[in-house]
Amino acid sequence: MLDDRKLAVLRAIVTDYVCSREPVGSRAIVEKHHLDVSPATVRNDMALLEDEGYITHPHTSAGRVPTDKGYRMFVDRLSTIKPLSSAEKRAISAFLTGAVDLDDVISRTVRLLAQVTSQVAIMRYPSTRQATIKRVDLIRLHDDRGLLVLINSLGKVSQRHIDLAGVDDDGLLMLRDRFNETLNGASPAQATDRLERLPNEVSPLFRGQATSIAALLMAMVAFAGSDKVAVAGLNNLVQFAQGYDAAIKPVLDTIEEQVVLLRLLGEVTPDVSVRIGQENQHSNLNQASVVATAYAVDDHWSGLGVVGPTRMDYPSTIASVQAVARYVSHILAEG
Amino acid sequence: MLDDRKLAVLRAIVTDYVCSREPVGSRAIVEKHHLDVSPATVRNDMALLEDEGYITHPHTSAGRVPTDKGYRMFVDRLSTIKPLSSAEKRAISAFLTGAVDLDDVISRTVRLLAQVTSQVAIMRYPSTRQATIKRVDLIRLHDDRGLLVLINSLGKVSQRHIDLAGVDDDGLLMLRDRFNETLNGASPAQATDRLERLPNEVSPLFRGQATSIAALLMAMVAFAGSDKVAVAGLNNLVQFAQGYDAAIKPVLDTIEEQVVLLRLLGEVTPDVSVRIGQENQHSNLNQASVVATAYAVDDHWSGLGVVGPTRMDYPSTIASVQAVARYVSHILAEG
DNA sequence: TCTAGCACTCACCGACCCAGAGTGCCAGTC
DNA sequence: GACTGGCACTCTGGGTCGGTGAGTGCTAGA
Repeated sequence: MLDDRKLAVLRAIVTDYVCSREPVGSRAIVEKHHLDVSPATVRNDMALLEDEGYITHPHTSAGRVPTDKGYRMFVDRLSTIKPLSSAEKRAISAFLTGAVDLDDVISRTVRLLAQVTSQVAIMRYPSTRQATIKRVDLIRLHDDRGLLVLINSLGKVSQRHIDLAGVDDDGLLMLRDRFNETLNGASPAQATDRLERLPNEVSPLFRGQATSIAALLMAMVAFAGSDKVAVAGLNNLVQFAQGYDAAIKPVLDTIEEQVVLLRLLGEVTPDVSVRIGQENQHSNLNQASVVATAYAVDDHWSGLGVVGPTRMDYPSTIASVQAVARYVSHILAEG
Repeated sequence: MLDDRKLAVLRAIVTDYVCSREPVGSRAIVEKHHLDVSPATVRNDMALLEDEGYITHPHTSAGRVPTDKGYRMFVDRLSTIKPLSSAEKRAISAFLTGAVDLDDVISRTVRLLAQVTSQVAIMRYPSTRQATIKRVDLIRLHDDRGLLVLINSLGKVSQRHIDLAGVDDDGLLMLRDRFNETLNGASPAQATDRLERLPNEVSPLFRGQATSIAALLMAMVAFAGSDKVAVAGLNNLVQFAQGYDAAIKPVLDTIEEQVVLLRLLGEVTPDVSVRIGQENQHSNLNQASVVATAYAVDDHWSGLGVVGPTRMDYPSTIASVQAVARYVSHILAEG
């Protein structure tokens, strides 16, 4: 039904439209893409492509524009992923290896991705579900104000303010050591289990404090830490709008809310996934495309990707997202 | 030179323009603001206000629009800060008291401020220059990969990845205890001083590691932690543009860069400062106004505020910024 | 000092036309 | 049967042209 030439025409329409942002006509196609046929033939092909729903035209006398289905076909069958230049690879690698801790890796990654794709980059923090507990610390900051700190095997540090009224310094040390003994090396499930029993095993003098600390720790352990999304490259949204700023509002709303992004980045796999326009469940993103993939943190995966206009350069974007995900997995693996 | 009526005219122009977003004419002023004079009289006043540079008009037959100088006069002499309603106060207080740690306080504050002002809110992280060191921790995550953690009296936790090759568990404990003894309670200046001497005082076996740890800690201490800005409410930028999206590009660029925001928020005092349009040194913000103030963290100050169009509701915005700064200072003081 | 009146200016809006780009279709050719 | 050249058609975008209305500046008079 769709012979090679028709597919070539579709490919030409997508690539030309992506770079010119203007509906593309039959003559432009034969001229730029060296199809050895006449514009009339291309027109016939285009009429058929339109019947099939791959392209459309904004008005009678305009050229053709790809539909979501057209982009989908392009991504699935017509494009080849552009490998990154070695200069780009070096830049990525150099930029990421300078990171000093987990937060810094993430912040650098997302900025990098925004820059290389010229789009809005998003990255979910790694989940700590697989991580084991490495250290619990209990610190008096100021009179009765204390800080409870939890460090896990991923190097993620979380903390909570805590009230230390009625606990002297010896008690503090005792509680700290007790919690450390109990939790060292524990998985989240084990930790919850042990934390439930622990308060009953300490001296009644400190039972109240131990209970509240245990409750806080359970909350910290349960909170996987991955419900946070780093975002960069929002200034690239302006090119998205292209003089029509109603389009950027829903995207900005979505980014501000985070919860949609979390779900989006929670569904990724190590393959690069591309969601085009209406394929996005969330209606705010119906004018946008999301290219995402997973990066590895120890034995676990988390998501990263970009959000841009459906009219985006898919081959380059896919290549960049993939490359950045690989590099960041690598960096996280070797520390 | 500017009698009471002329000032009233200016006030009327500013308030009407802020809410209608359209140039305001002489008749509208006399009707809405009950000045007991004729439109012609107001026109004479407007001509004078224009000579003095307080207002301008986009074209001959249009109404008047305030200039930056006009807004400045309005803010300095013509407006009274609207107190917040008690419902607003309760909402602010309730939202902030739920925070679990320092990061959470900041993230909640900035989201809150964006919401109550319907503008882009920015907040600089507290400086840790005044904080003393509470704890140093050294943890083995995985083979030779380690984590160095520093906790200060503000409850701020910073961490760095570190290579632990050649250090056994006993050595790790020894180093940790040694660093803790040396640094406990130290101010940044003291810490740097002591860290320079420490490597020479440990066993030669661990001198190499001690040196690199000391170097890392010095960097962490020197890094005041305040060179980070939290941002929220970017979706409010759309109303900023108001159909003219070239205006939001420079603002987005500035926010993405952070460095300008840092300087901006580094200059604030406990009084609310208002920078209107051209008064902002940075040319990207020449179309914007920045309302900012300082919030207190222990004995130190850091900045917070909003960025919006010069055409903003200054009295409400100033009141909100001030109120939020007070509440967050309060929350941070009592923990 | 204020006001009423009047002429003037200019953006905005709709109507109109034109040029140009692009299409769809059809008859003819290979 | 597939392709092509030609042609009529459609529609956008830009430009021109008045009319309208809001708003002004100025002047003479209260």
